[in-house]
Amino acid sequence: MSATRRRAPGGRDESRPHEPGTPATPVIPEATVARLPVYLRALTALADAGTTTCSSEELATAAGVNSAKLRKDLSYLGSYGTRGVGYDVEYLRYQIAREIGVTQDWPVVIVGIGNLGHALANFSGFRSRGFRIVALLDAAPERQQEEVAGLRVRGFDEVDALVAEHQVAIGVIATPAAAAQAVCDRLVTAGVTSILNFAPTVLAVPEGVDVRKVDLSIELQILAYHEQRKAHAAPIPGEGLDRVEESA
Amino acid sequence: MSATRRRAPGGRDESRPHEPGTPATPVIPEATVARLPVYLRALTALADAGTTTCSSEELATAAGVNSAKLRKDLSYLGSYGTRGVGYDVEYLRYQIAREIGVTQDWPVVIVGIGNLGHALANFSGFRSRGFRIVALLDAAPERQQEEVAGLRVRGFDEVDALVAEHQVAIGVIATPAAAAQAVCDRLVTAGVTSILNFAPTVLAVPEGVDVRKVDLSIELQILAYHEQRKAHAAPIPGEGLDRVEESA
DNA sequence: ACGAGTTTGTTCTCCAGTTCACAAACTCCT
DNA sequence: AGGAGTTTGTGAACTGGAGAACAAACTCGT
Repeated sequence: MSATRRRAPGGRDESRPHEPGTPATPVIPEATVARLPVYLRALTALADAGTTTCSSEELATAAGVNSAKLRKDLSYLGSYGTRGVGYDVEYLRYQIAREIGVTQDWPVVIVGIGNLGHALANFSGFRSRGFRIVALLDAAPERQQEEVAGLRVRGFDEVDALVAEHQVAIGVIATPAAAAQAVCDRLVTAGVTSILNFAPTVLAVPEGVDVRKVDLSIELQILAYHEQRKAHAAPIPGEGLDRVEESA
Repeated sequence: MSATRRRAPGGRDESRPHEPGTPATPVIPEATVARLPVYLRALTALADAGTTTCSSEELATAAGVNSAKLRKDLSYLGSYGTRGVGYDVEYLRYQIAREIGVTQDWPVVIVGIGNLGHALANFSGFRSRGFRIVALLDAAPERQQEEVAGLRVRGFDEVDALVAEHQVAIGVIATPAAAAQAVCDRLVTAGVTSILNFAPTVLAVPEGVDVRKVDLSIELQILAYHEQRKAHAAPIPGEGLDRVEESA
């Protein structure tokens, strides 16, 4: 299976192991996909710091993972490193970006311009990664007067026209839980096929639509569980301010 | 492929390596812990709707999981159901809440009162689940004049006093990435042992401190990857190398 | 009281993901 | 050129979790 294709030594973009019309589907594991953005960020940081080459060990440390896992993850994309040397930061950065799809422009709509919607609209991390917010939608008429992050808030009934006009594939739901499913249904009908859901509810979507949820209170509850655990297992009932780091 | 080698018959002892000195360690799998808050919310919704009893099938549907998985998850907590009947909604809700720890009061500090910090401070889902925001901290002096969600924003240098005073174990970081590690270090020094990180950076913490991260742009990037995939596998075998996303 | 029907709790099997370990491949030094 | 030193890429074992299947335990009707 391993197509031992040789690359010209030192050639950055000389021979592309990835043909432009690749018919094969590399089938990258889901867990790896979730880590690729982390690697991408670490590589960008390294590039900004002037680093041109890095080993899997360095990059793994920067990304907070184990180096073996990093290498295995990268191996799903192809052989972009050089044995005995490491990875070319810029080259690898581009390859990961291309694989994830952030070299393209992704128009995004945000629905629900409350506190969270405001924060999301103003979040700079979206635009810098290829996500362009093309519309902010809210059902409340009083919000539609506002201008947020340089965009006028529009009525939710404009969703079909806006999604069609900008070819929006990704929608962000930041509404109250009660409205989320209805909003989701409308988005899907309008043509959105990927949804990032901040509302604390489980969304039902048809086949072919991806949903990812970000749930703030769930994250805190998971922390609380472990915190409670620590408290129970704490041998020192006093004010243990000093913590011991010991190898298990 | 060839069948993976099964366990040597009789070779390994099947006795649990369970220490007899730790009687109260139910060792709940991490994946289960992450789902318990979802079950809790589903149960609360059922209770609000007046339901007093539910089957694993009903609850699983409400939580968006498979019923076998739900039952297995609940079995780690104990036998709180009745065969042939189902689960008492209120009783199970309490048991899960107790297991997670949300029956207690968890004081929380939020550091970084920008757009996101504002939204988090105003998020009602925290207080309703036992998380009490006791302080909002920000390094910028101009923000310290503000009052957000009924709390005056305080300077970050008050962190030690506030954490000690309210016995804060959980901290939320909503600062820019550049400040996150320094803030994290200060929080840990002050006594915080669980951190929810919204800053787009990898935090290094000593042993015994838990970190969970919520990364908005990573979530979008994961969606973009799958979206790109869908586009490539599009039913229309045209020449469109750019994103052609019409499912008319 | 007893059998039929229902639903939980648990066991078993399977799969994805992680980690280990090492050959292959590259650079550098002599 | 050749050997020593590095570092990648990957086969293989190992771990944890998911799902199917089923016995145990309960209710209800007769």
